Amino acid sequence: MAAQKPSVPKGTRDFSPVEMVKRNFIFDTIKDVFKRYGYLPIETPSMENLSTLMGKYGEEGDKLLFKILNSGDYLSKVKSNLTEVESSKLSLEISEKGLRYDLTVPFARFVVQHLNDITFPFKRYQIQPVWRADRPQKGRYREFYQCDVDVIGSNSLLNEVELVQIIDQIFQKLNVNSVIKINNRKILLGIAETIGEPDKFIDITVAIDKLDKIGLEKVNEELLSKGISKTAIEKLKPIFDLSGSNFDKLKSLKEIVKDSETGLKGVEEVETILDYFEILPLNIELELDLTLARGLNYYTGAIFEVKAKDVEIGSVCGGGRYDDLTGVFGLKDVSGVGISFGADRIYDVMEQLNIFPKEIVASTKVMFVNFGKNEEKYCLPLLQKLRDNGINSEIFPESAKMKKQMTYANNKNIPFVILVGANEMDKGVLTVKDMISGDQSEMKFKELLQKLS
RNA sequence: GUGGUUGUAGCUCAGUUGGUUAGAGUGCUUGAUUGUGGUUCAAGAAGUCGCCGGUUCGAACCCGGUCUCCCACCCCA
Repeated sequence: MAAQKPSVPKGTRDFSPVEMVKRNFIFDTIKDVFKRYGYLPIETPSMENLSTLMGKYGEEGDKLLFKILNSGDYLSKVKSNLTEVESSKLSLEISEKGLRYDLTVPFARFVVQHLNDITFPFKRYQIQPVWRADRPQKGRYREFYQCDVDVIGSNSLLNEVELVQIIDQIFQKLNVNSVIKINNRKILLGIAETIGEPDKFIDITVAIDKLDKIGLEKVNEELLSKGISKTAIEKLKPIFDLSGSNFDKLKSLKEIVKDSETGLKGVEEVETILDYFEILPLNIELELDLTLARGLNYYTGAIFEVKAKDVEIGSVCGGGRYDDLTGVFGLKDVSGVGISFGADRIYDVMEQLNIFPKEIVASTKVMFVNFGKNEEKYCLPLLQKLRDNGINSEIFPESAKMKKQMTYANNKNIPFVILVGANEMDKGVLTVKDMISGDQSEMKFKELLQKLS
């Protein structure tokens, strides 16, 4: 049999031990902060029924769902004429499951399905991979991890405030220089109403979302092509010109959307949230950005996005409030708010800036060199004691050449190597070599324990 | 989904207008050094030139297709 070239599917990756240590550093940091704020973990299956997923992410999102072919003779149940049917229709007949696209929709499903076991407000976190049939590029993968925190069953803006604090904490701990952008869908809706194009709300948000990327002129072109009137576009202009502090912007906004009840409500919400941070100082900048829109169309209130400074990559965290995500699953009037950290992008940012703490890569603290069977037996109980004292340690599994054993320790960044041969066994001491300085000295086991703890 | 780009040793990359046996650095193995790694020196192993087909006496090189990587758009973490 011809050897087949090993490979993984497009947009997926293997992770080496070094990469995993770094990834886990991110996951652990995020998880710790989530827990600190009283969130508990859940997990949901990798695959969901297509009926759960379809239609939740807009037309674009539906196309990006990975669908799973039904088992067995899946073609036998197809009712359509195979030579005529469109592939989009056929896919629904031969596939009834799909890989999850995000963690928010499965969470909404979870809440409704387990209503009896849940007390509201329900605070959960969830760190799992999601899949999107997107074409890969910088910072974009087909399989990637999201780290979600959501509260469901509480309208209080205190939840939004808490999420901002969580973002602040996490990026501070990871030492990633970033800026939190906040906006509110109600403000955007209010603006659409004010300029007399409430039906074009989605087109307007999508277009102005691109403002900082393609510029005012191109945005206006796009708006025009979507059928938005010239006078409406003209009215939009002062909104983009807003400047000054967050509170300055809010003041001007109030004037602009004064005839829209929804718009005013949105302004008030943002104001309330920002007010809290007068007494709760943040490490990271929090900026009201009216061009922030977010594509996912289930958001209804506050929306958030975090961008890393110093690195050209999409957002590293995003989220917002959704008033009726559980509605489609039969639970009305339950509002939730949540955010999602993109662990893979955070990794890319940290890797590019080279800001992973050096010490996380060195996992093993101590290695015993293996000189043979007798020495092994002498070392194993000592090794056990080190481990009982919480010191990561190992013994080289065979009595290979010293050079090989030392190279192994060196490549694994093990800071201490212990040599116990006939000499040491006679004297009842250990030769401890510091791999960084190159110094070595004899000491008793007790002294070693002290040195390491 | 649209457009562009890339693929040669484990890794990073050379490879002339198509012409004998495809190279370098690094890593790996071995030795100099039988109880000492990270420096040095010497030797060695390692490649279906992404894959399939075509043109040619002859293809890593030219042509077609396909896969992959990366980039932009779309969209998003």
